[in-house]
Amino acid sequence: MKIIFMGTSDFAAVNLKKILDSSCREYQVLSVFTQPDKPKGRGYKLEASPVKKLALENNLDIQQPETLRDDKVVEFIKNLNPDLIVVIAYGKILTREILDIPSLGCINMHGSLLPKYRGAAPVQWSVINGDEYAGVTSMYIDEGLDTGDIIIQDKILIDPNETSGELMERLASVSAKTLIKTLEIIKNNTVTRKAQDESQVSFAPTLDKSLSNIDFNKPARELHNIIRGLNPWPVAKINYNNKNIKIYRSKIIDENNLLGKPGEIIDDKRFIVACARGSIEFLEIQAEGKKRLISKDFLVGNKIKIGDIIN
RNA sequence: CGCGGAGUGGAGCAGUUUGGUAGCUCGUCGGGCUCAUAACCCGAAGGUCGUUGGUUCAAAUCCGGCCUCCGCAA
Repeated sequence: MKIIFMGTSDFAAVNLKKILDSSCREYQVLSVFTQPDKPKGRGYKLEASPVKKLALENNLDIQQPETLRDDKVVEFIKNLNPDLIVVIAYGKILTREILDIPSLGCINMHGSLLPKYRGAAPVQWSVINGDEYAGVTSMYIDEGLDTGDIIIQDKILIDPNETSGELMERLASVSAKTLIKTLEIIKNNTVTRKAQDESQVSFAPTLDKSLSNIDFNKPARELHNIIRGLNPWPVAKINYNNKNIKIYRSKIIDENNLLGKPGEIIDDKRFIVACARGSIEFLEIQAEGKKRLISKDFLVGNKIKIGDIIN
């Protein structure tokens, strides 16, 4: 089976690696499409996507078009004569014209149990919302946003203290297995497809930094979920003594009682803050220009005062 | 050349403006107190102050190069 792989993120790279490692030699990756290198980080250095790095290591053909709405790109894909296009966290929309090229269609791996959490950040939102379960879905791509017919879904339990990054990592390997299963049944022509139940649809839009500021007028449980959901990006933060402090990890100390005004520091040996309901301890934090520290170390050299109100 | 912060005993920080051989909190080790403790008391070890040149009688502290780490912005 001749495959074109389109993807960008680490999540996508894990899936591509699984195809390459697959003992089944029938999966031949003709070409890998990934986002163009973009200036990133301090100094704006160009950085290749995880998928590109993996493709380079494996001497695969790499394509990085700015847009897919380009006759040359369409021609290029047609000439490869693929059986299947696999799209995972690629970041570009496939046009009808491209969707029609591969004989076996175009499939996508999505990090949620569709139709729940259509969109770019399904994993993060399942953590932020404190869901019990997460999952992956393999589906046929149609012209809508994550609206295609479902092929396979696999479900896992979310740990109550797990971060988005950790869950993402676990789901990536689940996804890789599901992807292989999906390829198998496509190859064997035993696919069943199920339309999504439109009455159950929900959306998981891209996260942005406006979500970062912690609002202590929320219960401890909710804040805890936001903190782990925003890790590793954009990361929850507070402002204390005019400095931004990122909060990477937290622990719920009390879930129900009112222990102070929302945002009030109620312990200075451990970094514990009162919420609208309950209180929360910050376990792993990072001040501007400083390293990421467990709060115990942070408190040795940076004093906090009981009674101070954060934000 | 996107903007900015930081590198000081194992950890986190102060000291750098006003140069004169290093300090705080914690950890570690030894001892003591206690039914007991993330408690308390006594004592000890541990640093060529990122690196490299320079200025000076003298530099963690002033000046230049380099390395590393981080925040913002993308």
